[in-house]
Amino acid sequence: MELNSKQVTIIETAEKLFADRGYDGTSVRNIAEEAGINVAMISYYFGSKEKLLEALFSYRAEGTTQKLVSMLANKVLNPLEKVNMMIEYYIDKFYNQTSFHKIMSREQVASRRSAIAGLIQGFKKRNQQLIKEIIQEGQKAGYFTKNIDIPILMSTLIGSISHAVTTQHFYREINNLQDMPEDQFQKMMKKKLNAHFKFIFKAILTHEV
Amino acid sequence: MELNSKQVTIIETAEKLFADRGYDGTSVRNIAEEAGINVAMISYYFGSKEKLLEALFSYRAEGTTQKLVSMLANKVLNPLEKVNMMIEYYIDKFYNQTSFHKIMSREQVASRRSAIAGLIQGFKKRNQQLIKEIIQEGQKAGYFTKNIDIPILMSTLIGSISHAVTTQHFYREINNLQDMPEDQFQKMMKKKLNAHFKFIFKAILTHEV
Amino acid sequence: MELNSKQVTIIETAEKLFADRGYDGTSVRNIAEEAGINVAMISYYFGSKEKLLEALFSYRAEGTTQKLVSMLANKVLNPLEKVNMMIEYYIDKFYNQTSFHKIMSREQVASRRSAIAGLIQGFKKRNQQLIKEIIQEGQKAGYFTKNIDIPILMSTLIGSISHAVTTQHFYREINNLQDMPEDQFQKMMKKKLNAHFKFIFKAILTHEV
Amino acid sequence: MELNSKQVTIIETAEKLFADRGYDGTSVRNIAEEAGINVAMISYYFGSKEKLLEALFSYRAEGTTQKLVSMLANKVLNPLEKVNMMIEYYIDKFYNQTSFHKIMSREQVASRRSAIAGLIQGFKKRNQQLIKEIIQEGQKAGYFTKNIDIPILMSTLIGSISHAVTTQHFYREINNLQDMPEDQFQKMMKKKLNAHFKFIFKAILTHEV
DNA sequence: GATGAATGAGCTTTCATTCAT
DNA sequence: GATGAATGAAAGCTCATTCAT
Repeated sequence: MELNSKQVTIIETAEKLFADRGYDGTSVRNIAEEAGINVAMISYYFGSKEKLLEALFSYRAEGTTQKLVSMLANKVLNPLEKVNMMIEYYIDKFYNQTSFHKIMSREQVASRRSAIAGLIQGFKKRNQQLIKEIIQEGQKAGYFTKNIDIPILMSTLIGSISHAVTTQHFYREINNLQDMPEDQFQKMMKKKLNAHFKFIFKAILTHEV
Repeated sequence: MELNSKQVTIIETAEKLFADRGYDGTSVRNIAEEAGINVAMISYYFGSKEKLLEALFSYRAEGTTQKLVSMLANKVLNPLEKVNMMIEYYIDKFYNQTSFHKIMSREQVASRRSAIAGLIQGFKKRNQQLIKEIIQEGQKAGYFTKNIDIPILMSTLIGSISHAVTTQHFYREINNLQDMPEDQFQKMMKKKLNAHFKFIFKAILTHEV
Repeated sequence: MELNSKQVTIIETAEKLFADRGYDGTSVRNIAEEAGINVAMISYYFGSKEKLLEALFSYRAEGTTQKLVSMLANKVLNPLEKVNMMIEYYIDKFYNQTSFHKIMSREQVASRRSAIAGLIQGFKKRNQQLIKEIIQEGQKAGYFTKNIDIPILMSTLIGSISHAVTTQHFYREINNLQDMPEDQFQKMMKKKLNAHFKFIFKAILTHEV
Repeated sequence: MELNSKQVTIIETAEKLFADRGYDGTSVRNIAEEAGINVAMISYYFGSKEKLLEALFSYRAEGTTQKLVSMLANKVLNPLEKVNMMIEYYIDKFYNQTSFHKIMSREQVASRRSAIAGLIQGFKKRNQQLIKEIIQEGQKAGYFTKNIDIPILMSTLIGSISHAVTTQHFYREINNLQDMPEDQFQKMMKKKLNAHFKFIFKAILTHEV
């Protein structure tokens, strides 16, 4: 789907508001006002509020899978290095697209907007398949142990990052970091989370610490 | 707060609907219809829709902290056994109160309903403090390594379980388990998650696998 | 109608609230809360909200006419003295029963609550008849000029006092009297209004100043 | 504020209903039905029911003050003639805008809708200031006596006319004029009231009859 | 005699969407 | 292609009153 600049503005405004207030907590009027456009434009360009949400998913999901593909096709890295790369990639992705992931983590729970649920499910399935392949590659090559439950492992990665990102303010508060500048805080968190998950994945995949 | 049986019915109906459709996606009329009561009853008993949500939080949160306290006051268990107990406890809690935790994970993201945000934050802070104490106890006794970032560790536990629970249907699908009876599935998942997190926590806390 | 003390409490609370917020702007719950009684009591004692308003009118109107009658039956005073007495009486009445007169001046405008409209109309008719008699007595005795339009004269008295009383705060403000104690202010106003209306009535009735 | 024809329809319908039933006694549905428009239009055009009332005040008040100003700037008339002109003006105004004045006299009593209360108070203050100027002009020129309490004098004019106008039906009944055509009745009343108030004002201002 | 519980009807306002231009 | 005007439907909440006890 080709998007003109006005459509992109709408989508990105919607993303911000959906993340802050939820899909149902955001009205098309809110979006229109924030984006500085006419209310009718949303129906005009996207057909409906729900279709706008779908468009947002397509907009953000596009590229993700292909990046994962190209990254994992790398011939030089060994399986553990690939896994570490994937960890880095996910942490970056969540921090760079916080709003989008807030929406996604909310929407995958709700069973109502089926078109969206289908999109998310398909998206996650594709990505998990890719990751499964690296891990199996590592298992075949003798790097990784057998009996690894990949969905649970991915839940650990994605669920944890998601939780950490969406509750950043809580982390700041509990550690008295309210005044640390956002970029410095993010840099620190990324570093900590990278070390944390690389340690965990190594332990699980190789039974070594 | 003392609740009569009608109030409990309303709260539990609301819990189910809020979990399925989100707070903003659920109308008080939806709740009233589902609960088989008059719409006006919700305002009558709780004052407003938002106060109903608060009542739901009190209703579910009540007892949790005190269970955690009593459980951890145990004098017989060593720190690692206590940590394992806590892991079991959280996994049970999420499976027994799935709806409630879906709501909580959504609501802690949204920044708007401040009364709720405050409740959740306070609740989590109290619980983290308790867990911190066990871990510090283990550190003093020489069981656990130093430099453990407790909020990140708890994000890993809670974020992961939450993610696993809220995306069960996805786990079933990816493993072709759509036909497994719910209780059998749950039993299996609990067992897997227990093993998974006990392994992770042991690795992180003791640097042994 | 015999009223017990609880009924009187309700009526007097209702009077205050009706005066401040209007009949439709006051809910039976407002009254019940303010009076410290159960909501159901209002229907229980008076039948309905509207009947409560009627009861209030009866409660306040009772005695007024008979006071007027007895006052004007006085054999010693001359007609102008009687008129002056009536002026004093009305000014006192408005100041002593401000709330009630606020309600009455509002309700006589509304055409909806017909039972009330009828009560007010009958009440005013009776009183005007009495006043008409004094004035005619004065005319027969040669004290007063002919061609006096009594309803217009009474509108001048009642409309003016009512307006002055209901806009007291405005009078205070325009004259920078916000800090004058209420009783002192009232005393001053009564004196001024008495002089003012006695002057006007004398001018109209006797063509002398 | 520019008003389109639909907005004017809404305002004038609201005026009629507010006058008959009071602000709180009139629902936006009543207005919408009577005006033949959709309920949502009222919020759409005015924002809220209360803002509609404010719009009505602006709509009616607009022009009043400036008419008063221009009228009183007249260089040819002497002060008493100006006062008489003002009396004529007020009587006309009340008869031509009966509904509006019913609402205003009700609303200035209620202390709740503060935006409206402020509008009314400001409006009256401005007008009283203008009248004060003519009277002071007359005093300086030796036409009028000293010690005139202008707010009380204006209460007499406005309170009386207001009372007379809002209780016209009573005047008709008491004088058996129920069958007189409205315009003829009004013409008669205006004439009577003019004579009445010109007489009173002359008496007060000049101490002559 | 008195009242807490309950309710249908109504309130004002906002919703996403459509339509005429 | 773009938009201001308009709307039916639904939102959350309050209303006066009734009823079982």
